[in-house]
Amino acid sequence: MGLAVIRVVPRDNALVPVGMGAFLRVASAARPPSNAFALKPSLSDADSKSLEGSPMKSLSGAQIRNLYKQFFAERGHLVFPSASLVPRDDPTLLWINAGMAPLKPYFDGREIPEKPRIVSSQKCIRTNDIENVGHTARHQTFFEMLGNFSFGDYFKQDAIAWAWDFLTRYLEFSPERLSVTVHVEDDEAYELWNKNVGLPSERIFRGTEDNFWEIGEGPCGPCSEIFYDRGEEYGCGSETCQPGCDCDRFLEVWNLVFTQYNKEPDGSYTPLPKRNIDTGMGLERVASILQDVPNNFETDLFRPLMDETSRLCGVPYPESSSDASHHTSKAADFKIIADHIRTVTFAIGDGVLPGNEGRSYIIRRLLRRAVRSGKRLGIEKPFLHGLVPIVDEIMGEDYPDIREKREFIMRVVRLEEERFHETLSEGEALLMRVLEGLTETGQSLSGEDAFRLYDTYGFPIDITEEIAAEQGVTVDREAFERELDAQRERARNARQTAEGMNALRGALENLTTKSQFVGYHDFEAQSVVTALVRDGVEVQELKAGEEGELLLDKTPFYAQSGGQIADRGTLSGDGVTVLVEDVSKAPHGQNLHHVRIESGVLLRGQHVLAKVDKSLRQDTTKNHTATHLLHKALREVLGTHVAQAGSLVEPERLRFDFSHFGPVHDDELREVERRVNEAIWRDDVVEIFETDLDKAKALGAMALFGEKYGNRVRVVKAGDYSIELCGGCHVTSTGQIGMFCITAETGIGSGVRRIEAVTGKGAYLYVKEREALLAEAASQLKTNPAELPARISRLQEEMQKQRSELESATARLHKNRAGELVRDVQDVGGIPVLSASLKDLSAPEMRNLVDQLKVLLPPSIIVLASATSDKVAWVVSVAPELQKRGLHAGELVKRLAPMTGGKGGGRADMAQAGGNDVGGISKAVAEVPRLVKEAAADA
RNA sequence: GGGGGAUUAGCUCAGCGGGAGAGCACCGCGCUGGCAGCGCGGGGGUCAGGGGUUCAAAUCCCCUAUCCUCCA
Repeated sequence: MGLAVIRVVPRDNALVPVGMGAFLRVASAARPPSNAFALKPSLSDADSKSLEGSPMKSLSGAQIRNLYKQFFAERGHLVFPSASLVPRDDPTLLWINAGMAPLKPYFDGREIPEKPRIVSSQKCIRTNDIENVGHTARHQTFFEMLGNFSFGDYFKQDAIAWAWDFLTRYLEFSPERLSVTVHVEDDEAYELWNKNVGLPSERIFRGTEDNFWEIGEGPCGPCSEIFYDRGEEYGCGSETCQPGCDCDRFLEVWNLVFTQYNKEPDGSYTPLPKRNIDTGMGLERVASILQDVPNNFETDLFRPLMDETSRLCGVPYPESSSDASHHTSKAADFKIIADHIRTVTFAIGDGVLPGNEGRSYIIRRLLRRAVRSGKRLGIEKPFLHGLVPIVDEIMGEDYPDIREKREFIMRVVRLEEERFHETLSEGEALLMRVLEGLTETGQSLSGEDAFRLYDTYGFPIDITEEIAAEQGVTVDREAFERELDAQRERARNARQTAEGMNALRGALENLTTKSQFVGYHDFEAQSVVTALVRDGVEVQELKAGEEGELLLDKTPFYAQSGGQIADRGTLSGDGVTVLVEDVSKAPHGQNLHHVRIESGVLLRGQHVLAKVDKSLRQDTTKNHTATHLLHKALREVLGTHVAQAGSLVEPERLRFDFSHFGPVHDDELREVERRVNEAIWRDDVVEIFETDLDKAKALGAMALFGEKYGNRVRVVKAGDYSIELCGGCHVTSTGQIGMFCITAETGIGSGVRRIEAVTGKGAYLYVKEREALLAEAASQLKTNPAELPARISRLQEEMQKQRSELESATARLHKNRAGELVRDVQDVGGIPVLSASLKDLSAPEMRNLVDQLKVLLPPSIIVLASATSDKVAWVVSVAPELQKRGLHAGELVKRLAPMTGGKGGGRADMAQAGGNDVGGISKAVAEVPRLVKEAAADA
């Protein structure tokens, strides 16, 4: 235990701020007092700890998480709940991979945050270094990032002071063990660490690329990393070992990014008018230090998972040692399982189901890797689903999504585990078949074959090698890797890279005048034009024919949001008419009207009558309320795993995307449709009110993942049936929707289904159209719609009967005809040859006839030609006995077909051909004996 | 987002340009003391759907749907 020995200086507890008391009461009230860890950094506590020889207090992961949030909440930060792992409105990201990722709109100026200071504990997924997981102390695919953020508010000084304060006095890190890096040119940060904090200069290192944070164009800046020295025994022993070294000695616990520049397209850096702070601290790392364990996996955030795995496989977790081989032993499999099940649990909790593309595929792959680790530990049956409740016990308190969906997540994991076991046994059978051929010749398994097994059948390469080795066969691993690389290259080339953020600037960002939305109740308003923008520049007027954007002091126009599309309508005023074509949200939240001036000139400050197209709006509200009813009905019928994955509400129709495995069956679809219509028939009152988020959640309101809500939320409640948070426009009672019809159900990606539906007038038109179709079909069959199914079955029966009658009739006919044809057999040099020209027989019919003839004739050659109005068909048969004499049906037909303008071919015993020159048949048929004679002579 | 594959009888699958097949299951007849009993006969198919190429498509090409699988 090097830590205890090196410990130098006791903490000065007198420095603990006075405000701590109030904060601590909050913190401890949030957690049961029976908790083993004391939050309070009191003197006595510290002393008792120090007597035990630990320099710090030991805190659970949950305690660190909450302590961090509370610390910054006390310093004016808004506590931001962890966003969904699935990025919202950000196609450049596969997963939320950093604490700042969900806040990108605030960083680039698209949106203005409610408060300029934010603190969060953000769940993140990173799979770039997936191969390292389990083999190092700290690589993980799922982790929690603690971060504090400033948007144009505090900057370096506070960020650095608070970071130091939190680490040394709240987490009680020994200051002697901390060192930092700053950017070579960032003297400001250096001074702050050196002078304000008092960090000696030998523990401030200056770096270059590692200390500058940028992604392509956009906001960027220098950063300062804080390292914790775990002691020499964790080090690589190298003389140059210092913060930033790859080994485990100096652990980077916190990165403070000072966003102060904007990288321009030409590569230059210009200072940002609003500077930001973006910090990130890895929760698991900090926990490993505080809990004095050698790697992240032995903290309380993972350990119960590994203990349960150990119980299941009956293998003890190899207790850690400083021996580097620890990471390559069985311990790695325990760690892989613990890591991957956390990722999978949280991802499924956020609506990502295992599948074959995108995020879904990553989840599938992680799950399979975990299954294989389990196999290496001797677990042969599905077990991962049993770890889900443990993930919930560890983190469900702070991440309610996984607690609520626990049963569902277990079900999904279990199904996927079972499916993989199936894949494995199928692949094994396939591999054995391939190997059979190889063991005899002593060849090795080609890389192509190994890759095919891997790529097409999902059979892991290491298992292929293992089984092949058992059969004494080696695998061409090099060729396999080449194939894999080629595949990677293909995928990479297909990917269009669009990363980074773009700092949005211009007139829109400076539009701060308020605008009131009155459209929930009014379709019209007397308004004043408060701002005009053309081509991103504020202007005083817009003339006829021009397009631009404008703000109104109050507006009845709804801006596109929450799936509901924007209103359209007009503005009219003194000599001016304006078309409102679209409405969006400006950075400061006002409704921004995209307009075209129809006639006249629109001036800033002008009074206008703003008028929404009422008919379109009313159709839209019907579809919107119906969308809520549909959401609820889907959850009732299919299960609560159904989560909205997208929504479009237009006047004409609605579209609703949601997570669900597999197609929705017809009967389920009918049930969903019926339940929505029942809600319409009940004519429930739709209540809309504002309340605070907690109250709304207590009422059971559905909120969307990744959606940001302020403290005041708007609740839309349709009777006792549906209750959702929503800012959209709705009918006042469900009866107004009139009718609800589902028009389509399709899949739009793995685990995501789409339902399209119509209501009101749209539903009426839809039903009428269907009705007309039915009437048309009925009239064609000379019946009425009610009798249609019976009529169709009768027709089918009749057809079946006629078909078999026809068959037996033609069979009789063939028999007769065969009897007649037999008489035409000629003897060609001792070979019986029958060649005949027929009429209106199809190829299958002629084959049938040939079969009849073969029964009646001795081994012979049969050549039949048939003429239809414009085509010729040939069938040639050669008895097996005659094939030995060099006669070949395929060759024969190749000679004959050209004489009727066609071609053909086939096997030695049976061949077919076609043609289009009906006139040539008789001559060709007459040629048969000569051709046979020739062929027989050649042989 | 980009690849590789699958879809054929109730089930498991073969066939991969030229007569739609096997095993199991099912029905009938006969044999048979047990193990998945045996033999003979039979019914059952829009070869996923749609378009194309070809004299000819289950088979080759394109599109759609569903599923499996790999890569980012």
